[in-house]
Amino acid sequence: MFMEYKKIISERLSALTGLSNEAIEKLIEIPPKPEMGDFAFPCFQLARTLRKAPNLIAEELKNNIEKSGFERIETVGGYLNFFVDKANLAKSTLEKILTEKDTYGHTKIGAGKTVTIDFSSPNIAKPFHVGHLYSTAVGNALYRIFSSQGYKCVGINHLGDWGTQFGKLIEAYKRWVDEEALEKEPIKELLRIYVKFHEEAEKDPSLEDIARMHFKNLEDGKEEEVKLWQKIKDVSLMEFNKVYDMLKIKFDSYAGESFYNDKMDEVVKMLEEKGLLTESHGAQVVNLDEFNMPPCIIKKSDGATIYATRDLAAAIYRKRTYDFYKNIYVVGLEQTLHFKQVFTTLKLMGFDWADDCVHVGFGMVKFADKKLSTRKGDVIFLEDLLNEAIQRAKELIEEKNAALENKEEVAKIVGIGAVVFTYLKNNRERDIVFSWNDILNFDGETGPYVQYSYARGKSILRKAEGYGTNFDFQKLNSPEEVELIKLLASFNDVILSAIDKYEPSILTRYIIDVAKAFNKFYNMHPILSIEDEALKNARLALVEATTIVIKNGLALIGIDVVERM
RNA sequence: GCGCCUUUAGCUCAGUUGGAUAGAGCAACGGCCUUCUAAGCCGUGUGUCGGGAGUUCGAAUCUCUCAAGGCGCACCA
Repeated sequence: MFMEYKKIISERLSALTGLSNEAIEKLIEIPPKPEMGDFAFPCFQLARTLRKAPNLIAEELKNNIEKSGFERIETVGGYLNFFVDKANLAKSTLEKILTEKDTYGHTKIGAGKTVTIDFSSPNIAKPFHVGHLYSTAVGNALYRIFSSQGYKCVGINHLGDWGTQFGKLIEAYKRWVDEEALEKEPIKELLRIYVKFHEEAEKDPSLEDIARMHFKNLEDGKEEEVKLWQKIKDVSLMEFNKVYDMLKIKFDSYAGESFYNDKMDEVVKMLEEKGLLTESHGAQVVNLDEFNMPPCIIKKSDGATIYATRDLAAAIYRKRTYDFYKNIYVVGLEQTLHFKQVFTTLKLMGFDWADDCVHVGFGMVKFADKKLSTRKGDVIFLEDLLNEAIQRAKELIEEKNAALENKEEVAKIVGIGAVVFTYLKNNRERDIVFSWNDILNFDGETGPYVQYSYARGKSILRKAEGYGTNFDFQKLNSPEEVELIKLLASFNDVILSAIDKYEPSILTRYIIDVAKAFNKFYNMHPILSIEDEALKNARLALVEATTIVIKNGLALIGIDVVERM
C-alpha cells in the first residue's frame, strides 16, 4: 500500500520528463533518513540527456509537479524529495488494518494458481535433528506466505523411505529389536539396531547378503518385508509427528521415495524415446556437456534407478496431479547441481514447465565448538532443542512474571517461537552456527522480543476496555508514530518481496522493525493517561493496528503470539 | 584441477537491486521502573565493507584478478 505512492510519483514525473513509468520507478528510492523525505528521485541521470545540472533539474521538476497527496516536495542537491501527507497515510492505513484485521496483508493475486512445496523430507529411521529444521521452517513459512496471497499450496513431505538400508533394518529388526524401547523411543531404538547391524556385519559379512535379499523382496512386494517396512515407517512417522505437532506443521502429501518406485519405468521409456539416454561406463545417462554439467545418471550400471530418476518421476507426477504454477524444492544448497541437472533434463524432455521448478536452497547448521557427526550418534535431536527452549522460557516466566496463568502454554509458544525465529532471521543461504547460548538468548532481535511487544500492546488494549471512534489522525505526527505507521502500511509490499525471492527472512526482519518502532513509540508516548480523547483514540487505534500486523506477520512464518507473557 | 557460494564492527548479521554521513542485535560500560509488562527504552565506542585494478557524476553493491573459507563435481540422497 505504501508503495502506491511510488507509482503516483513515477506517473507524474513521467509526464514531465518523457521517461517511461518503469524507468522512473526503478530510480525512485527511499532516503536513508526519514527527515529527508519518504521517497526521493535522483536527477543525476537526467543531467546527461537534458544537459543541465542535476540540482537545476530537481528545482524545475519541483516547481512543475502536481503536489496533491504530498505534504511537500523539496530539493536537496540533485535529489527531489517527497514527503507524503502523514495524516492521510495514518487514516487510510489504520482504517484498512482495523477493518481487515486477520486478513490485513493478504491478497488474492495468486488465485487459481497452485504451488507445490517440497520440504522437511527426513529419512525414515534416522534422527530428526537440528539441521532438519532449516528446510522445515523455511518450507512452512513459504507455504503460509504464498497461501496468504491466494495461492493454493500443496505441502509435500518427500520422505526418505526407500533404499538398501531398509534391507539392513529389516534383518536388524528381526534379530535384535526391543519392542518396548521401540514403543518409547522409536528412532533411538532403530538407530541402535542399525548401528548394531554394522558392527555384526563386520564379523559376519553374510549379513549384507541377507540385507540385500530383504530389500529385493521388499521391492518385489513380499509380505513379510513390506509389513516390517511399513511398521518401521509408522513408528518413525509417529516420532516425526511429535515435532510437527509442536511446530504446528501439516503436510498435504507424504508421497516419499517409495511412492515413485513404480513410476520410474515410464520416465526411462520417455528418455529413450526422445533419444536422450546414452551409455557411459555401463550406466544410462543424459549427457549435459552442452550445459557444462556432468551427466545426469538415470540408471546405475547394475540397472537400478537413482535419485535423479526419482526426482524426474516426482516432478512429472506433480505437474500431472497438481498442474503447478511453481514447483518448489526446499533442499540444502549442497544439492544445487543435482537440481540443475534434473531441471535441465526435464527441459530437454520437452517440458517447458521445467522453468517453473525452483530449488530454494539453504545453508548448513554447523557447530562452533565441537564437530558433530551423525555416525557417532553425536547429534542434537530437534525435539531436545525445542524442549530446552521451552524450559528456558519457563525459567524466565518464573523470574519475570510468576503470577502468569497459563505458564505451560506460554512457555511452549515462546520457546518454540524463539527457535523458529532464529532459523528464519537471516538470509536462508547462510550457514547457521549452532550455539546454545545464542539460540536460548531471548533478548534483542528475537522471537520473544516480538512476542513481548505484542503482549504489551494487547495489555494496553485490555486496560483501555475499548475506545471511541472520534480519531484525530492529524496528531499522530511524532517521528515515532509516523515511522510506525509507514512500516504498518508497507506490510503487503514486504510479503510480495518475500515471495519474489522465496525468502522468509525479509518478513522476519520486517516484523523486528515493527516491534522496534512500536517499543520506541510505547516508551515515548503515553496512551491511557492522556486527556485529549481524539488523540488517545488515534493512539489506541495505532496500538491495535500494530498488534494485528505483528500477529499476522508471525503467523506467516509459523509462529504464534501470546496475549500475556 | 573445474564449477557454485561466502568474506561488512570483538561476535552474529542487515544493507530497499548503482545513490545522500555504511547500519542493527549480542557482548562491555552508564542512565531510566510510586505512571500503559524493564523479555523493554535511551546513551557511549569500534569499520583498509577480504586485497588490488577497472567501469562512471557516484561502488559494500557491477566487471576482472588475487587471497581465505565452505559446498559440489557419475552410479548415496
